[in-house]
Amino acid sequence: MDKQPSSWAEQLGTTRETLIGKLLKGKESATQLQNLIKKPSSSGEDVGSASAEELALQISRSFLESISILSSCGVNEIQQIVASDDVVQVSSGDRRSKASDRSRKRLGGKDRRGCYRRRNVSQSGITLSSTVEDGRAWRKYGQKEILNSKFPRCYFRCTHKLDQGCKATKQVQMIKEDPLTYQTTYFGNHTCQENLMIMRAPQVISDSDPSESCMLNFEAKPTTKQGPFCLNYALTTTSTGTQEFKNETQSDDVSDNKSCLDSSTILQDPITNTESSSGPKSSKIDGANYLDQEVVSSRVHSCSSTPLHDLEDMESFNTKFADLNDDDLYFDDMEIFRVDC
DNA sequence: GTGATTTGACCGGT
DNA sequence: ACCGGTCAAATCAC
Repeated sequence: MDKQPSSWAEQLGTTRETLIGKLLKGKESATQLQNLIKKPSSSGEDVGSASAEELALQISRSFLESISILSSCGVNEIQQIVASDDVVQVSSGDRRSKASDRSRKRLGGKDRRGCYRRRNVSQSGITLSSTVEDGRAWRKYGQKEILNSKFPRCYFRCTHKLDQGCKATKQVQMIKEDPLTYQTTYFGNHTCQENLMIMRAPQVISDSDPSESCMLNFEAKPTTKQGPFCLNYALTTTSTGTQEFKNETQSDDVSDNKSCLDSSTILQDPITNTESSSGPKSSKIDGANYLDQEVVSSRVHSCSSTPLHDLEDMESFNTKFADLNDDDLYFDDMEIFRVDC
């Protein structure tokens, strides 16, 4: 009657290793391709080296297989895989059993262990808007008066939390009545079909093949203007309103950024605040002064938000990918969008 | 009848 | 102990 059999934890570890292996293989192929691009003429020396097309295919395969592995796992399993340290905690006894026993008694036998986890605000996105609507399917599950806030905070989760295990949640709080201003804080990303479709539809980045169902398209098509590689980190445009971003380099105190309220033009981008050299060039629409974008925060968001046009970008991506260690492999708050080449 | 919202209670982190 | 996040029964809307 022990919690989880050790084989379960072992299996997760194996899956994780497989996943990392696939990604590393893709990274290796990318490096090879990079070298090939650097020295396109040195074709004679390639002992068993692949063509650019083959390498690109290998990279593509690596990503697809990784995605496949993640897709075949339940949401909880993915969490365990990407944060395997937790596996130890899960299987190493229950230090909260006293409190839980107490709660079970109160709740007539229902076990709510682990029902509550304090949010990591640094892994969230914050938007300011005149409306609570963002086009996604949300279900309200709570409302609460917040200390030192005039208005209550509303809690929303994805409508498809139950049927598809989508973990996206958001908190909406009115912070100004005139003009009506809501601050929406997003946690996690949608993994449900409906919201992924909605999110994909209005994105700035053009979508050359809507029938493609894969979120990440790493196809190499050297004939295009953008070059063979382009990896976009998502900045999906929805409606109007001001926008502010947060990332882990900023203060966790949301109120720190309230000065944005008085300006309709401030756009703060986590990418430009980090190592990115190119900035969100593609995020402006038709000269609009302000944007309301879905914020996607990621442990790897320092990658360029614009297409990887050249070798420097590719190199940057490569380096960052190489720098990832086990602790950096976070997918929960990461979103990979289509690549159009 | 079904799904969404409201709201008080509960829980864990600080 | 306090506070914010979540749960779930009751209620509402269609």
